Amino acid sequence: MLACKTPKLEAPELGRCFACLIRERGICGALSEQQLLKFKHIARHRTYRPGERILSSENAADFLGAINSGVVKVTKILADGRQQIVGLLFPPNCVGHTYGKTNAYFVEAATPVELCCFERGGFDRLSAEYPGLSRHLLDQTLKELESAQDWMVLLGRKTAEEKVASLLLMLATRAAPSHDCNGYKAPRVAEFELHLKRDEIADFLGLTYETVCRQIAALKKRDIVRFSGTRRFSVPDLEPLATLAG
Amino acid sequence: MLACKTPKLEAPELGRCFACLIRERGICGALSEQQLLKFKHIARHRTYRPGERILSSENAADFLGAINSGVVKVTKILADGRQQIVGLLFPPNCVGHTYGKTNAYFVEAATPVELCCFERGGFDRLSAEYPGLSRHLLDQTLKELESAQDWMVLLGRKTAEEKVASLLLMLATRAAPSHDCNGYKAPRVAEFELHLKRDEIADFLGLTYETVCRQIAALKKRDIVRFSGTRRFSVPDLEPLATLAG
DNA sequence: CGTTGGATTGATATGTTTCAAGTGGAGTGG
DNA sequence: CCACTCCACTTGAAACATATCAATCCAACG
Repeated sequence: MLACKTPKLEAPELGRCFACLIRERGICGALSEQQLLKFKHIARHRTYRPGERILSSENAADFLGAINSGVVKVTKILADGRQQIVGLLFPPNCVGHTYGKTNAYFVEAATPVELCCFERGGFDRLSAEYPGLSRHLLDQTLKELESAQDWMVLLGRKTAEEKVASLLLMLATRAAPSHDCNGYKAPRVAEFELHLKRDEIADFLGLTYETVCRQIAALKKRDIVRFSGTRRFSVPDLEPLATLAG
Repeated sequence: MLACKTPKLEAPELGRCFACLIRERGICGALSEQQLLKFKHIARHRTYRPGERILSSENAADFLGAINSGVVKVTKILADGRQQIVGLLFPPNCVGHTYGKTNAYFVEAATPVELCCFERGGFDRLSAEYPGLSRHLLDQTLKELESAQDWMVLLGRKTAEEKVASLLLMLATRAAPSHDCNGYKAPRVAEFELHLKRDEIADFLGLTYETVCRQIAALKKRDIVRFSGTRRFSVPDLEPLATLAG
């Protein structure tokens, strides 16, 4: 992975930033080297194990964290325990925008996760100086909003089969570009990681885990997806999957 | 309405902005009078009738519009015609962030709508000078994202009864503060406007319009809401409604 | 007074959930 | 190396909520 980082002349003080996997694509991409240096001073690296809580409504965020690696899931919960995953975040996106209090929520690591965290006060102070940064954050948030809206269509209007197909399609198509680096294209029929357990998938799709099981089983039987084990799958041909996704 | 605008000393050139209903709360709230003047030069007032298309995926937005009055709905559509309302926008929010092309969408007036529109290029050029503006837009977008996520919980996990109750509750609670002005409190048992037709409500809640009808009828029978006509309602007591909303 | 578009109500069909039982693999300890 | 346990996953049958299909109803309007 590190091997494909573009070597560039950078201030040696940048240290870890120099090797950062999301240096170009993340929020830091909006910064010059001098600016980056200032941010580095308030940055702190954190790691989380799968399932570990990153923040929640009881435990408000005092930091903004850029995801270096791993997958983060955001879950909202109703009073009686029903829950809905309202977002999956991948590198180079950010966690830590504070949410309101309409519903309780929590943010946790779905896989091993590395964050680059900025203490909120310091970040806001610095970002006021660099307009490009909040512009960048705005773009990122708009993209999140758009995915949220697409997911609303899925939740409100798609059938169970379409929901499952959509999820697999989403993972298959979005996993691809994240695995290539500087133009390297992953082979067509790659294996993709299903980062979630069956009940998490259910919470993402607004179904029960039994229904998820049955739908996955049906897709396997029709050879539209192939599973090795329970969490890795490949897609022989994207087209029929895309058709089913609606 | 105009009567409750706080009179303030402002540059006379501001003209329409002087009387703008969302001057304080909208994006212009982030601007000084001098800055506002520059924006006024590229601003254009537009009005739309109920049902009129404001923009869509075929007809990409070349402007950003702050909603002065009225309600705007954003709808996404699947290839086979199923549709889902993914957002209702009220003053002083903005329309015109371009969306991607995952799903076709359109944005239209749900009621008579007034927009204050900024041609995109000019707006971006000016906003680069005023960092407060994209910060403001970011905050607004984060709020939209949060409502979208709350709606995902509703779509994915709530029952038909809870969905309808949630919508009525949302309109009742969010309509209240928008009707008072400078601290004036609306009377406790006010009438609220249901800006949408039954089938639009259905598209908003991920139901069929028959189901919406039945659920509304059930709420009426239990005297949890009272309808006058088909589009106006009052809530004798918010508590039972809130309980049903889940 | 007929027409029209939205809203309502009823009967039936169906997809998904619920409840319940069973499988299979990974890890553990004898 | 083999039971044993645990946890995630799978599968089946029955129950249920919502969708679908089909009549009306009703108010607005020309």
